[in-house]
Amino acid sequence: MTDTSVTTRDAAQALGVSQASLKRWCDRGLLPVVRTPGGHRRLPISGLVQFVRDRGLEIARPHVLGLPAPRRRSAADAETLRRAMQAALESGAEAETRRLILGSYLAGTAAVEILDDWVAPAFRAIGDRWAHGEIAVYEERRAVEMCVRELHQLRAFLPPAAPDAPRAIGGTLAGDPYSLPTTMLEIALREAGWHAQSYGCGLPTGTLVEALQAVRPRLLWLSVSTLESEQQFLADYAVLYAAALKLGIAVLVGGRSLTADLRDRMQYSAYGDNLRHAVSFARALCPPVPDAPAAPEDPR
Amino acid sequence: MTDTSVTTRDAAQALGVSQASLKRWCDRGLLPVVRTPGGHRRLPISGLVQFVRDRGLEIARPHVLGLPAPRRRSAADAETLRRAMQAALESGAEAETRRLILGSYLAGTAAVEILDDWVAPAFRAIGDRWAHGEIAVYEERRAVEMCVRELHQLRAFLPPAAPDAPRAIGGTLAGDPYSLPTTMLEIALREAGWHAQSYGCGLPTGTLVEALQAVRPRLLWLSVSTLESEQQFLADYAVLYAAALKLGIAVLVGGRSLTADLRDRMQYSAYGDNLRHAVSFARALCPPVPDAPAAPEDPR
DNA sequence: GTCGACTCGGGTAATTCGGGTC
DNA sequence: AATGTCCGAATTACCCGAGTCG
Repeated sequence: MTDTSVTTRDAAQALGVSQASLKRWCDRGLLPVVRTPGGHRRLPISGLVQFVRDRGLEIARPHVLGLPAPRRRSAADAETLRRAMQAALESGAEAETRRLILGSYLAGTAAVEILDDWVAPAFRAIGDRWAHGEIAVYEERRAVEMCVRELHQLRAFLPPAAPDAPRAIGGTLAGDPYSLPTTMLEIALREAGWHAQSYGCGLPTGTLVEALQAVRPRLLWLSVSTLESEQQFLADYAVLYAAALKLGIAVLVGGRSLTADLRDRMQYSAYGDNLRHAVSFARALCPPVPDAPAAPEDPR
Repeated sequence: MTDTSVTTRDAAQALGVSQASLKRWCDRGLLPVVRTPGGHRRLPISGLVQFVRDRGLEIARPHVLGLPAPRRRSAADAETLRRAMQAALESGAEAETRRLILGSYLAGTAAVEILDDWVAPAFRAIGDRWAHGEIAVYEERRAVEMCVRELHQLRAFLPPAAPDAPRAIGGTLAGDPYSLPTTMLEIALREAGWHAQSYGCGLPTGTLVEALQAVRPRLLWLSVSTLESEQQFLADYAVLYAAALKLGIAVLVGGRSLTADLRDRMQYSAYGDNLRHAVSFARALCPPVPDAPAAPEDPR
C-alpha cells in the first residue's frame, strides 16, 4: 500500500543517476511510466526493479524495495521501511540489510533519521517478539551483530571529522553488553560533525574516569540498556558524573533502563530519548559546525 | 562522497592509468562492470580492489575511491608493522589503524596474514601490558572497539561469498564478551570462501543449538577467551557438540582459554591455535572452493 | 485558495563511448 | 603485446523559468 510508484527524484536517487537521465530513459520507453493529470511522471516500482535486473544495474546504489523519500515523510513509507528492515534483520539477510541501511543513506536520508526512525523501531519490535517467545535468542543476537556490522559500514561513509572537531567518547558500563545503542550514538554524533568514538561495552567506571582525564573530550555519553543493580549503578554513575563535572565535560545519558524514577536520582547534562535529542544537545553544546570542512583536496 | 561504484575516469585516476586501459581491461573481463542504459560503464569499487590485489598493482590515488593509502609490503618488516599496529591501537589512532589494516590488504597482503601476524600479536602485547598495569583498561577496550570497526571495513572488501558457498556460524558462549577473536575468525573464513557469519558474544548454549537446527551450517566455530567455570563450560559444550554431531556439523574451537588440559576433556572436529589452522581445517572440510567466479576471463 | 516543495521541459556544459592510430 | 592519446558521436549531469502536487 504504499505507493506502488515513485517520482523521478526518488527513482534517480535510488539508482544513483540524475533525474535527467531517468526522464530520458522513460521517454525512450526503457521504463514504464504513468502520468499524473498534470503531466508529472510516476514510475511503477515493479518496472524499476525489472529494469534494474535486466541491465545488471543492481550494483547501483540502493534497492528500490522501500524507496526512502528523503524529504517527504509519509508515515506509510516509514512504516514499510521499518517492516522491511525488521524482516531483513530477523531473517539474517545480510545483503538486504545493507541495501536498506546504506542505500537509504546514499539516497540522501540522514543517518540519524535512518537510525531513529527505522533501525531503533525495528529493534524495539524485535525485542518485543523476543520477549513473547516469537523469535529465538540467536535470531535477535544475529540481528544485532549484523546491524552493528552495517552501521560500521555506514560510519565509513560519513564525512571524516574535522581536525578541530569537538571530541566525544562513550560506551556502556560494566554489566551492559548492548553494543547497538552506543554504536548508534557514535554515528549520530559523527554525522553531527563530532569526533565521536565509542569505547565499547562493559566499561568499568574507574577506567572511564581515567579516559576522561587522559582524552579530555568535550562530551561523554553513556548508554544504559540494562541494570544489574540500581544502587550500584547510581553509585558508580555519581562518581563518573563528579569527575566529568570537575573536568568540565558534559554528560549525555540515554537508554531504555533509565526510567524517570531513576533519572530523578541522577545528575546529567542531558538525557536523550532518541538520537535526535542527543544530536540537538550536542549541537547546542558546540558550535553548529560551520560545516564545509571539505578539504580543498587537490591531488596532483 | 564515496560511492559503491565509479566511472572509468575516477577509476583511472585512482589507479593512475588511462581510461583507455581501464576500458580494455573491462572488455577483457578482467574487471566487473555494469552498464548504464546509455552504455556507460560503472565499476564497483570492490571489484577494483580485488583486481589490483590479484595483479599486484598499486592504487596511486586511493582517496578518489575513499580508500586509505596502501601500505607497501616491502617497506617494513613484520616486526615493525606489528609495533606500528600496536602503537596505533594503543593510542586510539583511528586513521592510522585503518591505514595499517586496510592499506595492507589493498597492497596485497591476505587478510588471514594481517590478522595472524600483526593484529593478534599486537593484542597479545597489549594484553600483556594491560596485565602489568602499563596501560589502562579503557585503552585496551578502545583498541578492541577500533579494531573491530576496521575489521568490519576489511570484511566489506572481501569478495562476496558464492551463493553455494558452505555456511559457517559461530561466536562466543555466555560470559565471554571478547568479540575480537570471533570477528577475526569470521573474516578468515570469509576470505577462504565460506559464507561465515558471527552471531556475536555471550550466546547461550540452548539458542546455539536452535541456530544449528534452523540454519544447518556446515561448520560451527566457538571462540573461548575467558571462562567463568570450567565445569559449566564443559557441560554446556558437551551439549552443543552432541547437537552438532547429530546434525553432521563440524565444530571448530579456539581461544586462549582452551588449555591443553581442558581440550583433553573436550571433543571437537578441530582446534585452531591461530587463524591459519582454522582456515586449513575449513579448506579440508570443504572443497578448496574452485572459486573462479569470473567466467570468461582468458588473459592468455 | 494559498503556499512551499517538487517536477516538467528544454538547453548547455562536461563526460564517456567506440574505434583507430601512435 | 600493452599503453597512452586523439576523434566525432552519444550519453550524462547541471541549470533555468513555468507549471503541478499535496
